[in-house]
Amino acid sequence: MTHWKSRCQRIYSVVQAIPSGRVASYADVAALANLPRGARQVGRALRETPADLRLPWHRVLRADGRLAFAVGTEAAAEQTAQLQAEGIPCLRGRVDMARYRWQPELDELLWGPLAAAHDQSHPQ
DNA sequence: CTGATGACTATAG
DNA sequence: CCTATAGCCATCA
Repeated sequence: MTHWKSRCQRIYSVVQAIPSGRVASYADVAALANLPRGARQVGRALRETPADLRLPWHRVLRADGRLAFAVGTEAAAEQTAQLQAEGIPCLRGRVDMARYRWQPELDELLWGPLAAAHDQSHPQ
């Protein structure tokens, strides 16, 4: 089946999993939700997110780091504020993806269970 | 079925 | 930096 609703569930789960201080692109979220070419679907899902669900939608940006909303719009202002509130600089509607992009595997390596052993054998 | 529409993306110029 | 174009894919008139 894999209906729209279940896809939304997966999309929302992935977005919910983005750590504070990190961002992801629509394509990233789609890939992690098992929707390889579903970037547009991610956008649609976020657009239709129920209000009671408190989703960190502001951590989802375009692939090049620009906001999905035009600078000057209320949504862009809110998104910018939320990002900066968690330490992510957003200038001219843009975020440095190279620096703030969420990379689950890398995070696991650096901060996960393996990190301790890795740190011991590899200080600094 | 067809064409239009998006909180998208990659590539060119 | 920008715009233009062509893919993309679910949904809707």
